[in-house]
Amino acid sequence: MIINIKSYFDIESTLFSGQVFRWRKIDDWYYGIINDKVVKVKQLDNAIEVHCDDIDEVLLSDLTNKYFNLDLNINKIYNQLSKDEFIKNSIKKHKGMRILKQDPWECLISFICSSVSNIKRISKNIEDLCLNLGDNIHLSNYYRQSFPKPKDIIYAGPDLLRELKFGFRSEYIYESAKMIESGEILLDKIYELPYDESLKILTAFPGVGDKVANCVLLFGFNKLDAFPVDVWINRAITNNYLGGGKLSAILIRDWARRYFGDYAGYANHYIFHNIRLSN
DNA sequence: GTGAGGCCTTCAGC
DNA sequence: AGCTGAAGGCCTC
Repeated sequence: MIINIKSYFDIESTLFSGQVFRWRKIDDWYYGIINDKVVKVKQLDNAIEVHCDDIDEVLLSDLTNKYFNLDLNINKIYNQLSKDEFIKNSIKKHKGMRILKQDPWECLISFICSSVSNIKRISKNIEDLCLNLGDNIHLSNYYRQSFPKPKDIIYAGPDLLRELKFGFRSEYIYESAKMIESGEILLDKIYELPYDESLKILTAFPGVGDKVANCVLLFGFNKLDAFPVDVWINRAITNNYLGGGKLSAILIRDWARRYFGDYAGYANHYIFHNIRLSN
């Protein structure tokens, strides 16, 4: 089915900018999993074409609209963020790149994996996890696996994660799964909570510090004022805005959230994607 | 309160 | 070929 899009949308940068790790491109089609269903998506002019075996067009349209946040008027965000030449240039190069609304649980595990890692390795880790513990799902003859549930990871145990080369992140993932399965932390509650309280809850998970928590808030909970500060963002913000000195990540985060405002997370991701491509 | 060191694994660079 | 250091942080002392 065809879904029309009113404002800018660029599927390539949206799916391959390091916010999500399971999409694969084959010819003009992007294959991925949304809500445990295999879908394929193709970019058209002012529209996308989407296929999925399992659900009717109304559901597929809802699913896709929500995941890609297609109802969002991204021009409004660009206008609010265009405060200086640096950010304007960052946006210009990848206009249409959108922040997804991913499943928070998958997002949490993905970004626990991201610590001292890189996109290639994160993608392999996550895919191996799904191959071993997920359910088989498919779109005609294209087969993938769903993302495992917390109980699947608990059943497998940290040793399997070590075998799958998650390294020191293995215990973090296992313990986090237990905290969710036991009900000690309810992820869904975070949707309703303000930034500071959300952050406090997420950083209670082992392996989740300020940077990872901000990624989960931004990419999983669509809290668009979240601002993850990794080494690259740290360098970019200090050099371009704060005189190039050595500053703590928290200070940079707080400064950027004030400066960029409600859509600081969008600014963050455009800046990050630009740095990554230029290195 | 702030800072260094260690942690799994991979991969590029010598 | 085999070594060394760095890679989207976090935790501990």
